Formats: sequence, structure tokens, C-alpha cells
Amino acid sequence: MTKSLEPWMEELLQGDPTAPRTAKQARIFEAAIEIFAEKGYAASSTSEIAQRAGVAEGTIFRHFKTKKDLLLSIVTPAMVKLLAPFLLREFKDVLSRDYDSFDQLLRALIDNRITFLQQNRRLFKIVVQELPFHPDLQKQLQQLVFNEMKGRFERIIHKLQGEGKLIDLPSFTIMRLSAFSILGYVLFRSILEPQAGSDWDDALEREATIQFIMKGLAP
Amino acid sequence: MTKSLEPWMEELLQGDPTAPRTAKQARIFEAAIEIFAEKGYAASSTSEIAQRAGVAEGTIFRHFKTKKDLLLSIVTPAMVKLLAPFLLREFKDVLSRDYDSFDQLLRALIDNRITFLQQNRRLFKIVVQELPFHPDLQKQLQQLVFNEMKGRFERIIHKLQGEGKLIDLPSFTIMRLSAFSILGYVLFRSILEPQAGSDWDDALEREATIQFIMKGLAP
DNA sequence: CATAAAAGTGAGTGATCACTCATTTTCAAT
DNA sequence: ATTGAAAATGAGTGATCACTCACTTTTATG
Repeated sequence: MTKSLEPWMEELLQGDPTAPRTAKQARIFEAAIEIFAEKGYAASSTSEIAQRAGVAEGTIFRHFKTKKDLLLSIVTPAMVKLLAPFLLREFKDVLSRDYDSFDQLLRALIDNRITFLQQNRRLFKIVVQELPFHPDLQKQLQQLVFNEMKGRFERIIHKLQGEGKLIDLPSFTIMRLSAFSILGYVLFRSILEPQAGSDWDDALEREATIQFIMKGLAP
Repeated sequence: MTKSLEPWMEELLQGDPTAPRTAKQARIFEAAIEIFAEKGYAASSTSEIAQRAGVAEGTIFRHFKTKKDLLLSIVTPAMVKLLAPFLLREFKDVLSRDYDSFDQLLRALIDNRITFLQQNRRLFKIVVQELPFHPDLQKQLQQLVFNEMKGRFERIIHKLQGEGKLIDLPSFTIMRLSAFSILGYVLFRSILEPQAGSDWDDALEREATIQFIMKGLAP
């Protein structure tokens, strides 16, 4: 009954065609991620990327047809990885463990994504920054979210609603409210946490966020 | 006891030094806002702005020293206007009307900002897009939010907490949770509302958001 | 070791960039 | 109507852009 994934998703999730073919290609990747995150895609020059990667400018264009091709080969896998836990096998680890309470599910989700976002801040920033300007990226993300994730979450939400453990709102609304509460936590955490003199109490903020969502979505 | 505002804030809020000196300057403003929002600041060229404004390229640099100066003269007033209701006189209209319930306050806040954001989507987009790349803008915003808004909200939150109408969390946490719930509503609304075939039920979503925040922040 | 393919190079290319400036046009005050 | 300053112009400038290509170096394979 479940529709199979698009080919480009399959590829990204199992094989790893993204894996650098060469040491220099790997350095180009790293340099591009750094510089795109620092100055934005449009303000980054291929010459600067080449310089930071310790590579001739021509080498970039051996591996990537255009500058935009370089961006896409960074962003497309990044989007998939950002949402990977909600897809396929990894999804089962987090979501189909038959949580009987909503807060267990929430804690699992938050814990799961916090670690990833901490380690992939620059990738996340690039995705968010460039998404509004590249309709093809928007379509890819929309496909991931609406075709793959939406149904999976809906099943769980409906199950919890049937058991009287969750407010009776459209699943879309529940996802929106939960996602943005978590997003706010993750965003402030990643901005304030590393700052000196910041009074961010992570344990308190995380628990407050979970309690907030749970109480807000109680039946 | 209240510290007075920075000079540049005062100026922006009462006098209007932003007002175009000339018809052509006004057209440059409009064209720049359009194009910056469409392609992002770095990917926009002054020649294209001039073309869309129906003006010679040199005319832009009569009125604005540099391209970045043009951006700042758009973004700085935009930030102030975005937060204006929380400052000075306008602030009183919304917040110091001595709301005795939290949901009245929330409804007032949401109603107040919805209209503005609907009419100023492009300005909002430019601010959000460019903020990460311009530390001077970040400092301006930080000043507005932390020096001016924070204290005002804290007073109201503490008052409601004293009356047992609000959960006992740090006011910062309460603001964060409320703000991101509203942001999610506003964002989805502005993305989905105008789309054909979208099943966005605005009244339901708005009420769900308000109820969500209220229940989540109940004592 | 031989050899061909793949990886890497960097000077070169036309296009476009933000910005300048000598000149012309507009226009308000007399 | 005269005039002087401000507004507007657009051809021109050097810098930088993404990208190419003839060429050299590295690597994999028999």
C-alpha cells in the first residue's frame, strides 16, 4: 500500500553516490560547505572555495558541472539526512516502537534531532538560506515531507487520538504546533548555548518545551 | 527609570527621514524591495534595480552611497516597523490595556501582527534572509528586542504569574514558546493561504494556536 | 614497466559587477 | 526670464565572476 520512494531518495538513503570519489573532492565539499554557510551561496566565489580547499579552480569544475551543481550536491543529501529518521528503516527505530505516551515520542524526537543539528549546523543553515530561491529544492523537500513523512505521522497521531491521549485537531495542525515549538528550542539552543555569559539552562528549556507541547496538545 | 531609546530609533519612530526625497528615489526603493525579495541581496544587481525602477544606474548612487547602503535603508526601518507595536506609544495600545486574561493578550498580539505581515511579506523576507550575514543588523535587532521589548513583556508576564494566570517559567522561556507558536501560524498562513487547492482553515488554525499556547502555559 | 584513463592544473575568456564622473536636465527662488 | 543648485544621466572603469581548455600529473590495470 505504501508508495515506493522516488529513485533519487532511494539512492541517497542506501548506496552513497554522494561519497567523494577523491581526496580533493572531499576537500572541495568541506570548503564549499564552510563558505556557503559563512557568506551565502550567491556571495561565495568558486575561486575562494578552490583556495580554501587547496585546489585549482579548474578542479572544482571537473567534479561539478556548475557552481549550482555544487550547491545541489551539498543540499539535496543534506535535506534527506535531516529528515532521514522519519524515513524507511531509521523511522522505525524512533517512531514505531509503539510509544504509549505522547511525551515519550516527543522526547525521542527531540533527542534524535538535537544531536544531528548540533553536528550539522552549517548544512542546516545552507538549506534554510537557499530554499526560498530554488524551486527545485522546494519541490524535493515538499515531496519528502508531504509524500513520505506526513502519512507516517498521521498514523501515529490518529492512534494516540483514538486512545484519548491527544487533542482532536487535524494532524497537520498538531505537527505544525509541535514542530515549531521544537524548532524554537533547537534554534535558541544552537545560538545561545555556545555563547559566553549566556544563561541558557538547557535541561530546563528542553523539559519546559516538552511539557509545553504536551499540555498544549492534551485532549 | 525607563532608559530612553537610541537616537536612530527615535528618528525612525517619529520623524520620517526615510521618506523618499524624490519620485525616482521612491521607485528605486520599491524596485529594490521587489528584487531583493525575489533573488536575495547578493544575487541582485544594481543595473537590474535601476532598470525595474525606470531610472539610470547612476541615479541609485546619487541617493545611496553603496549597494549595501541601499539594503540598510530598507532593512533598518523595516525591523523597527516590525517591532513598532511593542515600542513607545503603539505599545500601549496593545499591551498596557491591562488585560486580565492571557488569551486576550495573545489575540491582540496575533491580530496586530497578522495584518502587518500580510502587507509587508517582502520586507519581512529580506530582513530574515539578510540578518545572518550582517552583524550590524543583528546588533540593531538585539538592541530592539533585548533592551526595549524584553522588559516590557517581563512586567506583564510577572504580573500574570503573580495572579496565578500563567505558568511559573522564566519569562524568556514563555516568550520563546509563544513567539514560535505564533511564528509557525503566521508562516504557514502566508505560505498556504494564497495557494489554490490549499485546505488551510484560518479560523481553526488561529484558534488552535491560541488555545495551544494558553493550555501549554497554564499554571 | 607500459599505457590509457582519470584527476588535476592555471592561464585565459567574455560577461557582469558595483561604482564614478563629466555632462545634461529639472526646477524652485528670484 | 535668469540662474544656481540639486537631480539625473549613461558611457566608462577596473575588478571579479563562473567557466573553459590545452596541458601535465597521478592512478589503476595488465
